[in-house]
Amino acid sequence: MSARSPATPRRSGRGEAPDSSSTQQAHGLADGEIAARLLAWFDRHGRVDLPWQHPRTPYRVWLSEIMLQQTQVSVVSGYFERFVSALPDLPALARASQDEVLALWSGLGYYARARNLHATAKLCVERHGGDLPRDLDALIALPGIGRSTAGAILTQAWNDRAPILDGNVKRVLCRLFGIDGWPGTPAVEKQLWSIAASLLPDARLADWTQAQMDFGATLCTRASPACAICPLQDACVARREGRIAELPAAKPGKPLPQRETRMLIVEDPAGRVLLWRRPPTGVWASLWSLPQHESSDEAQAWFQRHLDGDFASARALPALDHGFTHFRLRIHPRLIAVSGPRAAIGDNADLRWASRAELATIGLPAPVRKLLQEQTE
DNA sequence: AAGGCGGGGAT
DNA sequence: ATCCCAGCCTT
Repeated sequence: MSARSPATPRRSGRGEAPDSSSTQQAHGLADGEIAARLLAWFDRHGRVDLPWQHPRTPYRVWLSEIMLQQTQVSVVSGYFERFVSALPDLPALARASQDEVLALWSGLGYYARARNLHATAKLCVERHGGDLPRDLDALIALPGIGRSTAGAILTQAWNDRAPILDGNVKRVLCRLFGIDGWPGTPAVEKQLWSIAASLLPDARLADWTQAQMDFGATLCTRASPACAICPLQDACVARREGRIAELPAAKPGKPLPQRETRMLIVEDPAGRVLLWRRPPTGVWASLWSLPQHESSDEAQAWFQRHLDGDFASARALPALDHGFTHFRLRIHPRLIAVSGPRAAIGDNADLRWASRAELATIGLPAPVRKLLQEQTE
């Protein structure tokens, strides 16, 4: 095996990222605490029965990592089993014809991955005695292996210490540290790499890599993260600032017109919610909805005109996106409790209180219903 | 810095 | 329909 010294922790604690110190402090946890919590979570909820984990050899780790580039676990599993049955080790892959390799890959997409896989197997036979090199730069020098895949191989195959930065890690770090900007830009990516390096624990590196991916894939998911049961909820900047829906920032594209609005969830002591009837024209015409305003100032003025309570006590909830055919609407909801209704509301045909049970029978816009349901949970 | 590469899952 | 996925390589 060509190689370098195994698994000696280079340094403990602080990362190698002078330019990201400000964001690294934002989460408010001590060094090592994030990894400790995620590893504890992994011990209870991590995925431990994936096909490439039994047995976990360098060849199987490498093959799985290549197949998993831009491809979900549920899709890869079947292909992986078929592939390793036909070509059970690296020399067998090196000996195979390109046609056979491509046939085993057929349907997986991104066929350059298969050609590079085959080329790398041959190179490993030539250069590295038929094994994958246990060295970051030597791995990256092989076709189809970038920095993240190299890190995943080193950690999973040998428990060596190296960071990864896949889609899961990017999403988790952007939320946890409140990082703005599309993660695809070099500047953001550089910052994420430095944070990923700074979070590395000193042991259990294979578990650490798997823990991050499992956490991103099953808990801190793109569309509906399970923040309520997240082991990092108290430290998450996006959670604290109500920006879960906004982070990570989406790839800039041909933008549909984007509109923003604010909605108030006003709750009385009995748990009833204040509804507002929308005008008879325009979107959601005549549907019952939530009090809605263009700006925070407008919302505050409306609140003070209609209700008794402290507007400053309103809590920002995560923004909610809703798509129409011709524009995209981002709703910024706020939750506020009031001591009781003012008499005037009873006389207002466009305002009413509704209990949670009544809501099921009232025509509400889909995002509003979703919002109120989530709020109840 | 941007585009190409594929097919499928989730919403 | 749209976005994204255990990214990497070329231009």
